[in-house]
Amino acid sequence: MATIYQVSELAGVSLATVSRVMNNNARVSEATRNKVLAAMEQLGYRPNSIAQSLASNRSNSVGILVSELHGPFYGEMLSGIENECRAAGKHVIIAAGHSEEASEKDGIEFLISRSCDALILHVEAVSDDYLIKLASGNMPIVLINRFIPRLANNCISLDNELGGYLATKQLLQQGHKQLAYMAGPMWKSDAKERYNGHLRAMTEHGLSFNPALLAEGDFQDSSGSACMQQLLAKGLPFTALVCANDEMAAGAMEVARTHGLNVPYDLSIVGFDNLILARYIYPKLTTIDYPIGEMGRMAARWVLKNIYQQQALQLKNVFEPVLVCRDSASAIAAG
Amino acid sequence: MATIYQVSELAGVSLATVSRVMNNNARVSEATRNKVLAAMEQLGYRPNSIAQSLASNRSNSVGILVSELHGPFYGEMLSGIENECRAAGKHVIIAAGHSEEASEKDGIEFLISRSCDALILHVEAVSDDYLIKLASGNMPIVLINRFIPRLANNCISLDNELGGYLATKQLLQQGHKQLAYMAGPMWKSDAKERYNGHLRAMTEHGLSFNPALLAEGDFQDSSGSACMQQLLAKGLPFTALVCANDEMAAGAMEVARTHGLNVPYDLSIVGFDNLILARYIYPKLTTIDYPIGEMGRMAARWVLKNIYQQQALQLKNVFEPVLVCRDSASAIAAG
DNA sequence: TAGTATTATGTAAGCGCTTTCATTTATAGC
DNA sequence: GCTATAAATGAAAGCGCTTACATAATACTA
Repeated sequence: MATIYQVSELAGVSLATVSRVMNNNARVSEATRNKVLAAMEQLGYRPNSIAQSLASNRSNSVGILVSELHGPFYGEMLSGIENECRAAGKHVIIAAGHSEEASEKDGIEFLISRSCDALILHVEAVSDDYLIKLASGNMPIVLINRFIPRLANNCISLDNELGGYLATKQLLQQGHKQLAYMAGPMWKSDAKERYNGHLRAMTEHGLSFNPALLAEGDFQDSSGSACMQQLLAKGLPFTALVCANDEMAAGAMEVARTHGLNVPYDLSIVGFDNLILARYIYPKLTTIDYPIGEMGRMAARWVLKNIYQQQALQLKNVFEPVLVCRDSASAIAAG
Repeated sequence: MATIYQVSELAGVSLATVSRVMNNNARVSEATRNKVLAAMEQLGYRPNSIAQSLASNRSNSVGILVSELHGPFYGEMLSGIENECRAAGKHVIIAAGHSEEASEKDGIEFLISRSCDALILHVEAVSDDYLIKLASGNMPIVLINRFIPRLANNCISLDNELGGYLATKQLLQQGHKQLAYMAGPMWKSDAKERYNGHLRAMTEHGLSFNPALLAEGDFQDSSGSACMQQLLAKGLPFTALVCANDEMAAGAMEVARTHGLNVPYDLSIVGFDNLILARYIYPKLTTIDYPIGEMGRMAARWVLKNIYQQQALQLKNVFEPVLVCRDSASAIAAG
């Protein structure tokens, strides 16, 4: 690989000048610039970004920590971030935190040691305090899918409460009166908020929520099945089910089917997230769209604006989910 | 951030000694080592990996290029690679190539400029010649999901032909005699190979393939629908359909349903890839498992063995797909 | 116990860039 | 034509490490 030194020699200028034309951050005469560019071209020169980072203490790369690299959710998010960054000439360095505290911290330290210019974090296991402390250091961070009041400006989050509300309201407007709710793990704030939205919609429609029709799962497909079994076993009537996410909805739907229930005629189901699978399961799932790709882009824009001085960008911290109507929820059957 | 210099000062030793205990690559007396470790601990020292990379020309990180960051396929692959690398203390730097030649080349150059120790590439648009040339340089590469004879040792691939064969054979053994085939884009080697496997199975069972029952799609779900329409429109009878991937199978299944065909009773369908969605669509898809996560791990192991001297590892270059029986294919109805 | 082989540590020269500061060259003003 | 100012370039000191190579300390041999 050619170095800047060889370029400078071939072009007959100093190192500093070559650096200037590369970075375009100081005046260089047109003639010299052309000589340098020609030399670069001729040598197939590519700056060594490691050396650039070391010397400039900037790396033009943003670190991303996600829980997992697989799964529809993170994929969309990463993709959103990467697209936005690449368009701005920034690169991404990705680490996985596996939802474990030690692993998340380790990932963060790795990204820091890699001289990232900023971090976009999707962390679950690490405490608010840790993040607040981290944010007070000199590595800029933006949190995705997590809201910490003291770090409000650094958070890109979804209005989960509204999502829960919308899902429920749709069913109520379709005439359902007996609704069951399948929650995510209540210690997770998003699960709790979605549930709160559900309650608000119920109250608003003058319905009281029957605690016997609440089941708490863990956001996994299998727990959707298990919860559905439980709900069915109680023998209480319900014509609609709102699930705190799509995967549980898929699990629930399968159990419903094996119990001879026809979705949506016997039972309407609405999910949350609008994962790819929502379009594949049968009947297609009515759900709440979680614009995670868009949120990823926004996190990237936050970095571009705040770290890379792209002032013009408009930011938005809280996203509003929207209802996606498909086939799994319908007006209640007459009679 | 503390630097090695501060550590050396606090420990009362030279830079070199600190470096030695960090890298554990030269003898240091037990006493000194402890002093150094204590100093590191006290300062919360973390080596700056950028500086390490620059000085050592090794980065302890492997570069990965995938077509996209989203989608079930790449997620599994990335996850497999990351797990294996992390366990060995290596890190991953990920770039997306978006299946475009310029973008793939750009991604590769970025990874090189980041001083990766090796590259794991999932590239589609770039030519064999480019890769052969790249491989002859001094950046080690391993290709995933692509087989180039001259680079056979650097390729981790799947026996697609066998997969096509197995999918078809399953149907034949279930008594089907009239099979349609929905292919991927034939210019892609995997699409072609899968199709060849199909033909082999047909021949082996003494059946001749009817070209009218072949449709060529583009591996997308929508083209699965379109192809299914075409096949149905011809009015030729067929009781089974083998699809070159799951997404097309999903599209096809949907069209079959709207045409009043009951899968699997009226029509058996088998897919290829065993994506997550295969478990979610209804009926659950019988398909060929593509162990992409495992192949990702293997690519990582290739790097660990060949670049990081972990001699003990066993490598495997070609993976054999296996049939996963679910509900979308069944024995042909009597009569 | 001198002489040699080992082991432990230090010195200093880079790695390929960026960036400050000094210097040279061009442009303008009178 | 001569100074005052601005524009273009160069020289050189790092960035935080690794790694020859040199040196000092210790252990072994006869």
